[in-house]
Amino acid sequence: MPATIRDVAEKAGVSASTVSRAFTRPEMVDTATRLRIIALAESLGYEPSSAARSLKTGRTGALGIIVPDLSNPFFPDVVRGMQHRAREYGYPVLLADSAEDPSAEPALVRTLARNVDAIVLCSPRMSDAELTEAARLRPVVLVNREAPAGPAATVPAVTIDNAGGIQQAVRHLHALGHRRIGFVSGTRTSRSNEDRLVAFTDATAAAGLVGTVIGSYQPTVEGGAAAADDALLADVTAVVVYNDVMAAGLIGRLSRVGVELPGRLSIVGFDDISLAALLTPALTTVRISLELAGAVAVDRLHAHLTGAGPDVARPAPLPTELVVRDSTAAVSAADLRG
Amino acid sequence: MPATIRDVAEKAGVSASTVSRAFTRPEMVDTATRLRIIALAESLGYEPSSAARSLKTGRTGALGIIVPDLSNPFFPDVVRGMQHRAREYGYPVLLADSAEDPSAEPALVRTLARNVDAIVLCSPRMSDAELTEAARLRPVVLVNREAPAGPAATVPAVTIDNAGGIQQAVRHLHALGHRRIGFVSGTRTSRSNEDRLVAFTDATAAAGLVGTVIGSYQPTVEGGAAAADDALLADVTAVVVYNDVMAAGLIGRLSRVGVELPGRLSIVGFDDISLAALLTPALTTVRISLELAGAVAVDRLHAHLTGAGPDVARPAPLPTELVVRDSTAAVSAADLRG
DNA sequence: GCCGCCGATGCATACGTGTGCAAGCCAGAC
DNA sequence: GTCTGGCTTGCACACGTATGCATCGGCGGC
Repeated sequence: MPATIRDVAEKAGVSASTVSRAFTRPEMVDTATRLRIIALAESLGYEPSSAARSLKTGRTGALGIIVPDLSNPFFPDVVRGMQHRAREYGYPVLLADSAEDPSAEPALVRTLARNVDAIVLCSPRMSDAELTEAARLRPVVLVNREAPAGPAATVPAVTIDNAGGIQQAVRHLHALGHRRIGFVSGTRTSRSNEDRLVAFTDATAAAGLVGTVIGSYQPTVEGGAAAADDALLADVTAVVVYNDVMAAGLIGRLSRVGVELPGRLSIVGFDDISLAALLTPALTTVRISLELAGAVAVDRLHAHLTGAGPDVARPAPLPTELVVRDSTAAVSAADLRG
Repeated sequence: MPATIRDVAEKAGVSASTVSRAFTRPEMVDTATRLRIIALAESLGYEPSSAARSLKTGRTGALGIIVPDLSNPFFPDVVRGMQHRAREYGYPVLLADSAEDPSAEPALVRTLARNVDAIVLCSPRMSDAELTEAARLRPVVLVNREAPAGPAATVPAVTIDNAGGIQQAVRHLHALGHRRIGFVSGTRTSRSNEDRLVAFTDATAAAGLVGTVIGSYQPTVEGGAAAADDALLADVTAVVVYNDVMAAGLIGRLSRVGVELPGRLSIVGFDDISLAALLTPALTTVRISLELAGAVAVDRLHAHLTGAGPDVARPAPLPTELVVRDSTAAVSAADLRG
């Protein structure tokens, strides 16, 4: 029913090969005939069959992304950024959600690999070994996870300037007069948590502040709520929280029990998920453009697939930006004296 | 490099046709040989080429979904539910985000249609005419939008029991002693807004309450914030808000200006997006299982594609459930007297 | 004027699968 | 014994495209 390459060829008085080349090897065909062909194709509503093309070339022309959990507001933004950039390049996007099940991820990779040319792995929970295995299957770009440290392991990654973001947060609190600051830590096995924690320790030390690490908790709303008591008992006037989801849990718990915010405790989050601005008080946080991360991941895959670009394994991390809202305030006079 | 159907056939001592049928027409091939074939295929790591299969059959074996904006927490949940159910059936899922641009949707449909067998349109902004056009291209199921009213228009839809949800909300407020209740309306052109509004009017009237429609506003955080003043000036002690996103904006604005919640005003939302539990006060709202909506949409498409099922155009709407949190309270004594 | 080269095009084939048709085989009925 | 019919399998071909190779025409250099 739909027009084929032969229909166009016949109408144009050329062979099917020429029509094919007019689209895939434009420089090989005479400009006049090429223009005639594409005009004719347009009028016939011809579009190349991706199935036939895939069969012949072995490529699908599509990209895939695997995320742990779409319910976590972190990931939809990445997917969104990826999808928009992919559309610019003409790649369809296949999506898979692993439901936070690390054991499901390798299977998803294998399934997805058969339908896409390259894969974005967003915060993958799988092991380093499974990761390199996945990268052997298809070109892979990581988002929000470092590449495995092994020798042959050069899985490219889109990273975030965690240190820079933490520095801005600490500097902001310092400027507001806070001198004893806590860091509410997520899971200690998480690489980005460690990055932020180390940056926090360094930044507070460099500024001559007292930096206290509080706990480690699950990087969830519940984990943040669980940190509330420890945060109050720690001798601090402000905390930097590993991420916004935890910060939301922390704020929720504190305000429910009547703790005055930000008077009693200033709070800074990380990620600037859409929820951050809607909390009460609205969360001061470090913004990272998750959409940009998704878009950059597509750029790198596209460069890899087309053979263009230097394909450096570790380019500059994505910049961060402190967004000041209502959850941080100048330290109170009482606290200043204490 | 990957094993083909011929490799399996040769090893098994049968023809390629038999191997093909062993997978797609199991009842046509002798049980013993079929078992031998699938065991052999397993050991060879053979998996049928979806490209070749698509080329031959015209089907892709994949499903697509188009959403207006992944940043709106409503949609990731639908996508998630769809993705999980689709995986059970073995369908890959292609995702497209229209960035709230109604004019982009038809183009996305056309692009997607070439890569999938059927499409889920989630809250599509396109016109009825474009909708029927899309349904002509591929089997379509709507989520959160009614089918066009025309004669030949039988686009199946997964609908939500808006009326039932509103009734529960009004009943809850009534039980708490509220007698003058407002409905903060979204865009009047939205079908689901109208459904909820009408249900609100009916429910309040049936209960002998005073129901007041407040405004209409954009169904966004900003729209909800914009409704704050009107909600305070309206002579009501409680409001039902069109959806949670608006309710979040309303709560944010009210608490920022120091209005006591829920003391001064009880608030009920709709949708139970993940954000709802994290607001201060935590939002009482009508839960609809968005994941279920996505899953049911897949069920219906699968039934349509496999020719099974009665394929009724309008089955029972999805049930709703009131989730009571902290944004509703018994009406105050002062208000009772007034 | 001839040779060789280059740019443009056609021919043929292969990618891996599904499926209509025919053939073979076997059982049961006459 | 023969015929009919069902079950199982093989043969051949087509799906729509990309691409190596051959062809052809034109043009510059000797």
